[in-house]
Amino acid sequence: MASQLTMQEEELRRGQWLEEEDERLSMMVGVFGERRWDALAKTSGLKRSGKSCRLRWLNYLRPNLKHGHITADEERLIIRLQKQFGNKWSKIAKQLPGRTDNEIKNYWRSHLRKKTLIYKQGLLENTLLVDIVSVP
DNA sequence: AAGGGAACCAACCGCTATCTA
DNA sequence: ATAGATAGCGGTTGGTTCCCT
Repeated sequence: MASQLTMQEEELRRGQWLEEEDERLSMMVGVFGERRWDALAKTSGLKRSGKSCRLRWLNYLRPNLKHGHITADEERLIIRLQKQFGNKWSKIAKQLPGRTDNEIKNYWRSHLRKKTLIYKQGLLENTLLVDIVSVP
């Protein structure tokens, strides 16, 4: 909300993307492909860094992304893979079609990490962790 | 009812890896 | 071979929303 954005034309924008920025970015990716993000950003007229454009595309605009809630199956898979690989979010994301590394990382931090933390503090029974972690 | 902290999540940062000319 | 450009990764932050008491 706090937007009396009197930005100077040359400066890069930060923060949330506007719908019109998304549309322009999608159009530019159609022309450039998913690469050369700096060049794309510069010629697009968007006041965003190439890095920011890339992130926005990969995590939000890219086709075939699921945006809804993580399902129970997905949650179990995330827990299992995190246990197996550690915080290798990109590697984990490859096993979850339509999900991004960022989304999984966020999910882990906000929903799942506390479960193992609680376990480590000895406040959960072992059997409960087994239930959480090793569902087939 | 309100205000303060927790939770959530998109986006940013620093850094490394990989590519390309 | 190599330097600069580009892509990718994972930790972290900041703004908003959601509980609580």
